Amino acid sequence: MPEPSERTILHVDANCFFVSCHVARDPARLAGRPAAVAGDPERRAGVVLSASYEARRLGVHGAMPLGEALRLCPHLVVIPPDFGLYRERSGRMHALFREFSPLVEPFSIDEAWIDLTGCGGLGPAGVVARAIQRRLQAELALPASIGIGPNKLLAKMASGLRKPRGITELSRADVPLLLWPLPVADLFGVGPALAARLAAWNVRSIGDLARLGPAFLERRLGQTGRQLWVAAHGRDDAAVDPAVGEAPKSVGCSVTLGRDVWTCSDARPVLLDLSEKVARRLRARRLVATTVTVTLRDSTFRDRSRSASLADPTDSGADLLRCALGLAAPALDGSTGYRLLGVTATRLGDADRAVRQPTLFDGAMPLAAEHRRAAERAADAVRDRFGDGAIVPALLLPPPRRPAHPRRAG
DNA sequence: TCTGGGGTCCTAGGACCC
DNA sequence: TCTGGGGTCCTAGGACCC
Repeated sequence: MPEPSERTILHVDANCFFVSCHVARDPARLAGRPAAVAGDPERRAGVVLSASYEARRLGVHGAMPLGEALRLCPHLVVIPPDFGLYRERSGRMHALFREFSPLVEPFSIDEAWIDLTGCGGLGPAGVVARAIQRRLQAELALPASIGIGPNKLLAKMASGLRKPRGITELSRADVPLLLWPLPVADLFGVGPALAARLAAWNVRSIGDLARLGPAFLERRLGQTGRQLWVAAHGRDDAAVDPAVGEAPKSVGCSVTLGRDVWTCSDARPVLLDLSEKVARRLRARRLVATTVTVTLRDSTFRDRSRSASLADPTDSGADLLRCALGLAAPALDGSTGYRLLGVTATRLGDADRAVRQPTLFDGAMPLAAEHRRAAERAADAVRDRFGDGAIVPALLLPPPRRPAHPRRAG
């Protein structure tokens, strides 16, 4: 498969992004301090979402339980997360990138690829990278590492080589010298499970993986195996696609609870809240969903999920809740407690083009549904104007009723 | 120390249709 | 009467990313 040649791609990674956003807002209190954005102050639990480099030097890292972080670093400044702040900063960061090229693909809230191919008038890639880095620092107070490569994979790997504030170029020719000595778990796409399987075949480094036969990997790991082998050779022909992120494939909401839930009546208010949040985000993006998935996590961290498809795509919290309750009910029989509940909407479509299937019951029922949707949209408008506390969601929803029986195969 | 929340993609098996 | 194979859709679960 020929790779598009001579592309120039940057990968920009804002260093410890969440913490940096807070430092930018309150430098007097936070600059130079060991600080971490973490968890849920109400539950006095949760994990570290982002740690400053001062905290990292003391052993604090992302995904670490807050209790352990405080044991390692008793003077850690713990900052509650503010996702509104992160979204706002992220939007400004991505807007800045688009001043350099129209081909910007956001990868996450704090990372993006920028395709500079054909933007030669801006100067060499290293000069552009330095300009972006300087402007991020000057205008948004965000430190960033930037990787330069001939494709997205090598740009991404390069940005990870020097943190914080590095600028690193990785060409195809550099792969054997710079990439192959790294642990295989450092390769994008290799997580703990794959690393363990690879270790069983004596694959420790990215070079070990590259030297393995692609047929061997494909036989054992399927498509994933072939992709890994290609990645280990530094090859990647995926385009930088600005449309990624514009059309989400799922919209979900989940919550870890302070106390396990065992029964439907325990779970109902939680599922109500989650369904409402998902529905509001669907409506805000003018999307409707056809499939609803409920996730339940038990105390041993085993997840189970149940999903079902609706006859009509919906953006209504009441529809999501009804389906979610029906899906969750069999598991909520009182025999197992669950620490996390989630509701996810998938098979998304454009709300403006959604056509409802006519049913045998056309008449009073759809009219009621239309009234309810109108009420939910009116509530969105009130919340936008007066804030989230202005509406009590339960008042908008019908009383509890028999769980719907999701359509099943067979 | 006790384990977040938002996503994407892949796989496997069964149903169903031709 | 018994036996096909391919394609697609749906669901459940797992792995990965930040």
